[in-house]
Amino acid sequence: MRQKRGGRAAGVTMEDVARVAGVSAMTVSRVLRQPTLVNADLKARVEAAIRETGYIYNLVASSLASQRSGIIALILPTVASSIFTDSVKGVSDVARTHAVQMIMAETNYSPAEEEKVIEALLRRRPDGFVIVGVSHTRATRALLEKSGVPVVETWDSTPTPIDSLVGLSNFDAMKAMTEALVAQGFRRIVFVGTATPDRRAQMRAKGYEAGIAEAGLGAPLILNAGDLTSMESGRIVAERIAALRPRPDAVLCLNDVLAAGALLAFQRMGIAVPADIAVAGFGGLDFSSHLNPSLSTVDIPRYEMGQKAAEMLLGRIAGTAAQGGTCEMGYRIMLRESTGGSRPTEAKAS
Amino acid sequence: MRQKRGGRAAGVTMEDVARVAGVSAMTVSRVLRQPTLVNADLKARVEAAIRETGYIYNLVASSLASQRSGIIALILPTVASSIFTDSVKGVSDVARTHAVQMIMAETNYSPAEEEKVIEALLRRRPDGFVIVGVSHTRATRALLEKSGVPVVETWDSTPTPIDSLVGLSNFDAMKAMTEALVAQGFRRIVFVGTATPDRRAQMRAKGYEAGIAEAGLGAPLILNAGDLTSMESGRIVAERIAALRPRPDAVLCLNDVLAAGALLAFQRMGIAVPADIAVAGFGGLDFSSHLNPSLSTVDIPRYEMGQKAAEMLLGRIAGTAAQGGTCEMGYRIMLRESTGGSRPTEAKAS
DNA sequence: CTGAAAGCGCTAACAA
DNA sequence: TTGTTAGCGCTTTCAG
Repeated sequence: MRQKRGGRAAGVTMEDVARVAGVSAMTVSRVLRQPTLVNADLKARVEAAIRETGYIYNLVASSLASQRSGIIALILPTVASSIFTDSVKGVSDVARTHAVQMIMAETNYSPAEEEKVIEALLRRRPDGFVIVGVSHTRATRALLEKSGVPVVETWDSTPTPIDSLVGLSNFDAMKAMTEALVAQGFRRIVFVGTATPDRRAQMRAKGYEAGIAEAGLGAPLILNAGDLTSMESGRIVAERIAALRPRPDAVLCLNDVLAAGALLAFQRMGIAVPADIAVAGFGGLDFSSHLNPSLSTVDIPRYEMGQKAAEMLLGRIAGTAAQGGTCEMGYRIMLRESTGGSRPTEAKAS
Repeated sequence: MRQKRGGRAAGVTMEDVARVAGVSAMTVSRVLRQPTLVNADLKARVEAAIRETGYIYNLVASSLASQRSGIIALILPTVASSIFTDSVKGVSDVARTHAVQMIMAETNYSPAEEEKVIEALLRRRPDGFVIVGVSHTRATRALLEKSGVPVVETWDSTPTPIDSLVGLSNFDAMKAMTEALVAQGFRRIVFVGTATPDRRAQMRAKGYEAGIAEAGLGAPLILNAGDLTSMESGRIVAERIAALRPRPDAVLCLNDVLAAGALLAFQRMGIAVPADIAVAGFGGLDFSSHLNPSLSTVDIPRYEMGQKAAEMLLGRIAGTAAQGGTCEMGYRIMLRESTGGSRPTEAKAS
């Protein structure tokens, strides 16, 4: 520890290590960052000095000097949702492999909040962004473009990404599930969304509508399950559905959490699933296959999507990938017991 | 944009803003950090200049100069577990309120990995750590102590925290649940843990053992549900339990995810819960009350624990809280249908 | 292969 | 209330 001007205390610095090892700070820096360029003897001495002094490399100083923070930012609607945890893990695993740190922030499904969050993160000078969603305010887009920081958008699709895209067609996926339900013989299919829908939710609802329209099943029926996704919201909407006359024969939910809440609520009300009413979800979450009856769902490669997005971003950062890169992820329709599939059926798409 | 030595490009700096506003960089800095100290006229000019130039404050440079990063680090066993998401949100919400950013890292339940992760994070010079768990390598402890960074440990209890503690007695909580099951009349209670238990898991198992011993129920029986916590692990262990003779009359699980997996698996096997076998979990996760039958569990104030930990940490960072602060969180035994409680019963503790 | 000089963009301390 | 000076601890560049 040293004392400098005004009594600021500081820890061991590279300079201190250099002094102990009898070399210059530059050599210490090289040992840490490009060890092959340094003579083996010196390297050993430096490493000993590092151990001896308990030196801890200062990435703040490094970031400032090198103009690279070694941080990638991940922007998502909410951290408290099981829907995104796997994607977070995908990003995080790739980041760790490349000795990059990930910093996360949530937007609460609000583009305005997203704008604030991105501006706040930009102050940390991240080397890149992974952003869930493709719907942003004009200002967000301008901010990102002006900053020149690579961006990978994901979990949605668009022909005009800010930079690069790891896409998922929520429309196609939900339409495919709707068609699968129609093929199973369901005719009065109700869709359950949320009161404050984001673009991904809207695209799913539209996919449902398109599926219904193409099947010539008359007017689509969409209910909202309250502000946020939770089993409780699913339960409440199930009660409303149970009261509908004539009663729908199938319930298609925006996601698995709502679907599970609805499924369990129907059972509790004495309404048999799928005999009285079928239920299907979206997301392919872990628990869906364990429920009784097992829940039909659209399986999304959540982990792989995070992984792919991070890899693409690192490529952009390294300069090995060009701007405009796009990669579309697929989905799988999993027909299980909750829609009357006697045995688990699978159909692959995209 | 400017060009300097060697052709490095850089963005708009505080200096640039100062020039446009006709003030010194220090004034710009003050407008941003202590606006009340600046004359209203100048402030307005500076703010206009910031907008005009599109200036984005550089927290990297700020951190280096001020020796405060404005980052708190959160260390947890895994990010992909529903058990911790609420605690993460608690920390994150408090952090945001105080204009601090949170950075997260996972240890995969390994103290050795924790050591690496903490060392890596220390390079970012976080202002403090929130760490899930109180079991660390000697080196980790030394590292943290030497660094002088405030630390709040949580989700476990110890008389000797590194710095401060937001405690939870896993032992007491699981013992209380065991006693509750005994009081309900169960006599052959099996405990389900995981193969790679951390200290929290061990303390829960010990709590179970103590409860069994005090009730004079003979030898405790502990099964391991595989490496990691998942519904699938719960399902598999349920099959083993179903084959035990004489069959246990209750299954107490390390957490709600295992318990849910077991409960659903029993049902699928045609074993009635709780008529044939009771099931209880730990954690008080959202879904537990929605299952049929609803799952008895030990409710833990997960969000509040994160919140409290973050608040305590910020107090330590600000210097308003003393080292050694401790706060013990309680738990609630929730007896629900899965253990035969006809209607939801609650008992409060700690 | 190694080192010296000159910053990176900001803030603490001091002066005016 | 505002400005000046001297760093924060590292890396880039360039010379040797």
